[in-house]
Amino acid sequence: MRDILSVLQQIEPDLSKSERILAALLRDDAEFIVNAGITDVAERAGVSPPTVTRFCRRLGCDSYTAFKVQVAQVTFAGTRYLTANAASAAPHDVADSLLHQMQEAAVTTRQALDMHAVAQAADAIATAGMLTAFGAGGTSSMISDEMQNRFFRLGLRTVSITDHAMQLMQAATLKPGDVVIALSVSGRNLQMVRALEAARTYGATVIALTRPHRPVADLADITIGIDLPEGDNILRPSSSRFAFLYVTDLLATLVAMKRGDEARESLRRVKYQLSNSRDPDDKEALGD
Amino acid sequence: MRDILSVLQQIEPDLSKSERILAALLRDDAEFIVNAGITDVAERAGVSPPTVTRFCRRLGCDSYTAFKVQVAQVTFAGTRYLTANAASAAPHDVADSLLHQMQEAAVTTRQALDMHAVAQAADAIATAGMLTAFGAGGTSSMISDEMQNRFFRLGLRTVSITDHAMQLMQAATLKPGDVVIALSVSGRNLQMVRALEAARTYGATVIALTRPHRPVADLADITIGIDLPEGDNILRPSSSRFAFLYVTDLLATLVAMKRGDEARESLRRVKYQLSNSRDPDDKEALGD
DNA sequence: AACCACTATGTAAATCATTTTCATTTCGGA
DNA sequence: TCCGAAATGAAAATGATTTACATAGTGGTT
Repeated sequence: MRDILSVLQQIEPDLSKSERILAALLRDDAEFIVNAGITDVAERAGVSPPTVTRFCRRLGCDSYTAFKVQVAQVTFAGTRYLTANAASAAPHDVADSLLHQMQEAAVTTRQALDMHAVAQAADAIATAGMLTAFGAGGTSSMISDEMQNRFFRLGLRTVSITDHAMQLMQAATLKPGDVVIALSVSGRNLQMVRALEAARTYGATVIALTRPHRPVADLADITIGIDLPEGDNILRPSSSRFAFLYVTDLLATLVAMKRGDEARESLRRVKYQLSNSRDPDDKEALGD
Repeated sequence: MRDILSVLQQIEPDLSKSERILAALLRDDAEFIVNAGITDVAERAGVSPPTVTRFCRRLGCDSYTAFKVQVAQVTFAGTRYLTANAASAAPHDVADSLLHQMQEAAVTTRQALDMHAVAQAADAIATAGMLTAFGAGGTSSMISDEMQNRFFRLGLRTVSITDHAMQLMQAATLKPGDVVIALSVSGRNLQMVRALEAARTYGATVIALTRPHRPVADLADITIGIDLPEGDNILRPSSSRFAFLYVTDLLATLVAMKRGDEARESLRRVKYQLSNSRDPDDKEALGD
């Protein structure tokens, strides 16, 4: 994902004095640039219009207009952009930075998504006899549970298993037509690989949401590759959770659409039982 | 969040013939518009430049350039925008639409975020004697568990409780200096309210992530309001999960920064023990 | 310290895109 | 079929951006 502020960061050392002023302006008030002409920008920075044009060229844009468009894209919805590991500790900046990281994770995932594999996976899930989600470790087990939460609502027999021994045992009980969703951020969960091998032995279909070309991916019938660079700030939670959750929602939605009225009826029942329970406050819980 | 394609949708009925052609072009190939001049757009649509200018004005933009900037913002990173409940069932469109919904949820949450409350909450959590997360129902219990997952890594004594009876019992054991994080999408979980009352009785600080001006919010010492409109397509998972997850990450990051070296040491230990276990494949699990 | 060469920057002219003005066309209704 | 209002386009005018060129600045060399 090419974005102009990353470019800026890369070439910043090579910049001249006037260009640095412009760089500072871009960082401090991209909003202003988006709404201003080249003359206004030049004036505010105390440089001449041609200098602004040259600055745009340096950043890889053909014209000032092209530059403005690029800036507009990173200031999406008025959010200030910050590099992923900005040193600033101000809560505002952290909030903006995390937001950006999350959006980048989502967009990157969307762009790299193999829609053919997704469609295949949705088909397999929609017609599964039994649906089993395998996950282990922070992200993977959370997503595994979330898979169960999404698919049981649609009337699918679903279970989430986040324990390696239980995964192996469960795998031994599967039959052709059953589907296993394997979740692994790293793709190198060898104990899970063993369980998946067992599942395949008994004829189950394995769908993997994981990093491509890793043991888990290699073993799957259908692989939906999710490959995000890990941030290098250890204090921040990884944004891969958002990517996995996004794909989960996508699969859930596609399966729900495929199952149509059956899914609707099932969702209605879940809602009905909830509102009939002694928990009048939980009425809105179905939407979640 | 004002966005040009929502505006387009609203005024579409009032549009003239030429303007409709432009509207179609905008929807089909916003990317093109972003990279083209008014002449190119006019030519491609088979209309004259003044018609394009007038079209931009209709959409509330002062000039063609302003229009282009708006378009650039919705085509952020080349993603095709689709209305939240696009009727199309094509997997591609569903994927784009869900992505957009997710981004909108995140941006809306960010914009409405009371950073003062967030900072207060981070302070309270960072210095808590015991940290207890309460959640119940699909989203809330998932986020509750995720809170535990995020904060225990930082060396905080943390537990997630998603059972109403257990919440009440746990509340009875709390002491001043302890912190409860209450998670409720609807804000009307009355059983949770009872547990929170008990927690406050014993001197614990209550932080609520919930809809403002609802029972859960009213009872909290610190309320971080999260208020998203529910989508009207029942087949889609709610995007509020992304909003809650985002705030979770924000709190986790701020607390980690506040605790600094102590958090780093704790994270290092978690990693060390993981890589020392017989699971060589789990080395990357810490990042998650 | 003075000079040279190179780069950076600004001025002014030229170009180009966009907008305005105004004339023409189109369309609905009498 | 004609009228009037709205829509559209042609051409001129405007205004912004870019180019060309001149000047100023900077760093290195003698």
